[in-house]
Amino acid sequence: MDEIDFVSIEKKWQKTWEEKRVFEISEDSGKEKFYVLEMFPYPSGAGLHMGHALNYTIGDILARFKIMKGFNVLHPMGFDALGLPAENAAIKAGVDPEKYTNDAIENFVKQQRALGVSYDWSRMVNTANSEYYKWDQWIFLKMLEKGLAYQKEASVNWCPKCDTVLANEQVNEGKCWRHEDTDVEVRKLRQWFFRTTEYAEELLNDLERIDWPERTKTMQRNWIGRSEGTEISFEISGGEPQISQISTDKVILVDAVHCLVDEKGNVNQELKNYLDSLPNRKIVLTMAPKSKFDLFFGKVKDYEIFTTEFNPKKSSPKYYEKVLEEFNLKKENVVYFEHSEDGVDSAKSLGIDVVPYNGDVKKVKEFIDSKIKPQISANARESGNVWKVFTTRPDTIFGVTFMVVAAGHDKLDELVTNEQRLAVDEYLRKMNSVSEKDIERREKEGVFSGSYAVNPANGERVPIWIGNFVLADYGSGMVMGVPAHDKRDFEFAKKYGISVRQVVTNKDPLDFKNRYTGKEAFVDDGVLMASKQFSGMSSLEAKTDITNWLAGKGNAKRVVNFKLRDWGVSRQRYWGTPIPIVYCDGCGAVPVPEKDLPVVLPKEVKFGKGNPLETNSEWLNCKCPKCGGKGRRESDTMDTFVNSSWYFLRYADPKNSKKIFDFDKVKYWNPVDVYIGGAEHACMHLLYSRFYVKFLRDIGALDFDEPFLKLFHQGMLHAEDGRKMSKSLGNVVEPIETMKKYGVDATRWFLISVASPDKDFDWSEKGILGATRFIKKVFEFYDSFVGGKDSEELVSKLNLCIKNIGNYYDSFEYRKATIEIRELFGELEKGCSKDSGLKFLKLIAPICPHVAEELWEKIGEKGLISVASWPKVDEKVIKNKGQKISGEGLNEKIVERIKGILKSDTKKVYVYVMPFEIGQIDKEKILRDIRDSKLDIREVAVFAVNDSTKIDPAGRANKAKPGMASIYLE
RNA sequence: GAGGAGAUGCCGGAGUGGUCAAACGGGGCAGACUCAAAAUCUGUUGGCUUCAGCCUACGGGGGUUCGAAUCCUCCUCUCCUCACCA
Repeated sequence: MDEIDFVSIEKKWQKTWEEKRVFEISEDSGKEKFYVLEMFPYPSGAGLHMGHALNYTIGDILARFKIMKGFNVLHPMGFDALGLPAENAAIKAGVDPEKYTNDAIENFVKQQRALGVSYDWSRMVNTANSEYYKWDQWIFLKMLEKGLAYQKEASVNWCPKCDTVLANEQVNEGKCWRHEDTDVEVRKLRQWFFRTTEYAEELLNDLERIDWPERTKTMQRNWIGRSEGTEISFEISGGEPQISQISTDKVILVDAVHCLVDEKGNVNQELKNYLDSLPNRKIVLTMAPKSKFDLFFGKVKDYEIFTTEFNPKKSSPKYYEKVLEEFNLKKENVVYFEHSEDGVDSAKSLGIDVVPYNGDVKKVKEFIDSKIKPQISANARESGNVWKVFTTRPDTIFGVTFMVVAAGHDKLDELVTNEQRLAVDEYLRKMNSVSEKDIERREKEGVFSGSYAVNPANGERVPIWIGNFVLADYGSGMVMGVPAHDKRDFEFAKKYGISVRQVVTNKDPLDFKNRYTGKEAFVDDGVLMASKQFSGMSSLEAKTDITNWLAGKGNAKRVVNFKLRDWGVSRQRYWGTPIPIVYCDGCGAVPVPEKDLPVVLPKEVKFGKGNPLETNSEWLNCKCPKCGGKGRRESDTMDTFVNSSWYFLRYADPKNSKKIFDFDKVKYWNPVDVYIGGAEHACMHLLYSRFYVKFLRDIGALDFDEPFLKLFHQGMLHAEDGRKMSKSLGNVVEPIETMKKYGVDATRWFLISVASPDKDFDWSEKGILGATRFIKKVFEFYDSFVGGKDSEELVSKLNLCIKNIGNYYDSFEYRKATIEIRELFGELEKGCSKDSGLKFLKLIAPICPHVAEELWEKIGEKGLISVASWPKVDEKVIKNKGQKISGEGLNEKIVERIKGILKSDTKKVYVYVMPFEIGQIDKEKILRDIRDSKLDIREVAVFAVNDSTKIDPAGRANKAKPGMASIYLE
């Protein structure tokens, strides 16, 4: 058998499709549209990699299938051509970025064409073309008009040697990627932002309406990060630190249970009243039976009761040590309450304060009062300086022992007192180095600001710290520290010796596992304690009640916060869309009028020091559009994600020079029905595009809410060794090579037949050989094709396949399609009619378009299979493989099987069948038939497997299957 | 830490209550062709076997059911994403 010349077959059909403009389409109101889109690539000099090939193949199969199903299919391709690599190539090799980009695009197109993808090339979009980015600028102006584009100071990575801003990817361990000896600095620059937060709520809610992978939607939800909580106002009072509140941390260790409750169960009311009167936190640690304490305290409210097992040998020093250790208590924080002599001695030997109890409550009071300093009620100065704080746990407000403000907060200086100035400055210097910022899981650090805040719930003054774990741009940039009930606060408080006050206890006091131990924060919801009138309330209730209570005093309100930040679009880079703004001394930042768009990137620029736009005075200097005076262009360009946020709209009308696009054309084609691309864009491109569409809708350019109705992520393709394909590992497989060696269709077949296309998989040389083998087999079969007759099985199988494979193509279950195609081909090989042969070709055409065309022609068909219609399913001829065997057949089968296993001494036969089959069984007939061969069979008993009265000595009933009775002989 | 996805025979990977010892591919083994190999084709590929069936199997334990790879429950392990968001 001669080698099949796949290369010339491919060329032949690619040329035909191009010449006949098979895939160039236009609006047709009589046809239902379908818009298939693959993410457009960044045209890198390296050309197509296998991941691209997979991406395009997945889209192409769907597009081709939809064409055959009679849809008017829009399947375009373009290039995300602005971006860093072109600029870097320019810096490194002195290549003109535009030339670099155009060469790369040319190479890409060549390779994409070679893959046989059904793109409408007449609609190609290139974002580096000023005819495209003109409309980026137009959108920018519209946003500006609506107040959705604005300027503010923001931090950037700055390399002093490059004299430019670096992208995050260009900073390695705090050093510049090009100057490894240079520390990158954090600088504040005035930058442009898009107000994505304006749409936060809608971006979140509309996720429910689109058919996207759940994990991607979850990622966006987390990214948007909506949380409901309370904003609480804290008054600031600077100046002198007052007596700290730390000493209320004392734990009263009660061992003498009968001090509290006597033998008869009478509560020592005097002592109880006293303990109840103690301020704030009161913890009673007991080693006595819980029941006695319940009597004493009634319901657990302001007390945290640590109970340990009753232990007769408890008075030994060792035992106390163990107890202290178990509850993570320091002996200096414990006041011990005891009556027995050895208990007192043991405690004293450990250096614990002991209250010897002999029935005199007065003495106890005096002693405890001397050890526990009463809470100093802070008299907040009416300074009028109020800071707001966001919290999702207003129920813990009584547990606030400090505040933390972000190191990068704008108004930080207002809090820093003269005494603390030096310490704070030193701390901030440390924080500002990027290397500090980059360290993973860096420790919580902070410094006291010198100021205090007044807790509106209890009037307490608490110190305000400056900390690195608080984000300046989330909430208000300040948090209330509740160390007992927040992990971070706890860590911070422990590090700096700030007091910890428990205000929430577990619901079940006997739950030893899940409660506040003092070793770590107790972050679960529970029951409030030491929280004034809210003590005893559940966290859930308290969240509402405390918020309402504070709101009533004008100190709080319910708010919703988002993690989502506004999108900073300024890039101090050359190869991007220029921001259409001119700065004028008199008029400030003036937008370039629409009629003057596009602001085109200058061609002649000098790379080397910083952003080349900044040193290009010819381009930079211009007239102020407002006053006509001296103006200076904005030298920052836009983030490249701006370009990709709306390109899918431009495909509908790619050459329009008057408008961003014709609204009616966009209305016809959009939204995108199926969008295919990598999962790595979940939170950037896919979110920005949704934002853009919502904005364009609001200015009347669109009439839909979401850009991509359905989203599909292809899996990652690894090298044969299971590792990532990379040049340095030398394991890269180039699609262009593979296509040459095995043919395009085999490559396409392989890519989608190894695994479900949404799963990761490894390249396999054996695998592609298998694909090639199959395609050759198909080719050879048709090569000598003479129509024959269809078997009943074939007709059934063929129609089932038409139905199933169609569904598979629709739902990206391509791997299953290849499996059924192989099975069907196995049937076909046994002989088939010409009609069936043609239908089979149609089934494989979306995956293997070149071979399908070639064989279609060879077999004598006119026209192109690419635009032929998908075969109709004849449901009637599909034999149901689950079809029930008729009563007749069932009985015969049973007889046959009984005969097969009959023994010479068999007297009785038990037959077990499925419950729904029992009615079809003819007992008499079975008996008659087996008697023919063996006369002394006396009885045949038939049971349904679920019959509870059945006789089944050998447990055979559970072996029965539909159509397959189980038999037991006796 | 939070969220998501998984665990099937030598391997990749179907299978979501009964015709499942488990599709399809790869690999292995045997045979055909050949001087021989590659390619191709045929058969076979859990164990025991009187080819009827029995036993052991779909990460591990427990459960539901006449019946579980498939449903419930607990456990173990793997992968991915975001991570100091108050």
